[in-house]
Amino acid sequence: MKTLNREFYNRDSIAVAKDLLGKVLVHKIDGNRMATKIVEVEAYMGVEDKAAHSYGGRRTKRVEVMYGAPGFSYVYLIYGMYNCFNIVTNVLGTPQAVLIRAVEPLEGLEAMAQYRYKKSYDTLTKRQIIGLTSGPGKLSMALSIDKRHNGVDLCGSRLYVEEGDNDNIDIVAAKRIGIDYAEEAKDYLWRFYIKDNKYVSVV
DNA sequence: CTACGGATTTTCT
DNA sequence: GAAAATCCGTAGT
Repeated sequence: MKTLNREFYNRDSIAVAKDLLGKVLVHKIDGNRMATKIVEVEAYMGVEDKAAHSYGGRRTKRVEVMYGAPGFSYVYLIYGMYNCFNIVTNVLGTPQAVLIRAVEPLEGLEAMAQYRYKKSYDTLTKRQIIGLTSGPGKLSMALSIDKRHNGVDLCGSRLYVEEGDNDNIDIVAAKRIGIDYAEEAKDYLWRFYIKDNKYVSVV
C-alpha cells in the first residue's frame, strides 16, 4: 500500500481529518508491524479554535511541533496518565492538527493485546477487544505510542499512514469530546467518524 | 448495561 | 496551584 505523502497533510485540519477516515495507521517496532484502520478523528483548527492547544497563537514548548511542517506527529500527555496521538497539518507556521480518537485493529493483534493489557489476544473478553483501541488514550497504549514519538516524521518508515481499500464509507460529523471549556467552539461539528463502526469511542 | 467518581503528573499561569 | 483533547473499576439497575 502507498504511504500518504507530505502534500496530503498540507491542508487544513478539517479536510485532512475527513480524508484520514478509512486510512491505515501503521507502527513498526523491531520489524513487527501493527496496522489499524482509522475510524474516528477530531480536527483542531489552531489559532482560531478555542479548543486547540495553539489557540490565539499560544506557542509553548509542548505545542511547538504544531508550528512546524505538516505530516509530523504531535503526542502529549493528558490527565497525567494517557498519551494522545495527533498529526500536524497545514502549512509551516500554521499550528493545526488532527487528533486520532479511535482505530480498528487489522494486523498485529497479539502485540497490541500485550501492550494494552499484558495478556494474549485470545484471552480477552468481548469488552476488552473493543476497548483495545476505542479511544485516544487506548490506541496510544495498544500501538505503544508515547512522548518519545512526539515530532516523528510520518513520511518515514516506522510510524506512518497508508492508503486503505475503503472507498465507500459513511462519515458522521459530530461535536468534539472533552472540551467543555471551549465556549462556542465546543459545539463545532469537527469530530468525524465512520458510521456504525464498533471502535468509535462516543456515538 | 449504564452511571459515577477517583486516578495521576505534566504543563502553564 | 489548577486544570487537563481520558480511562477504569465499582456499584447499582
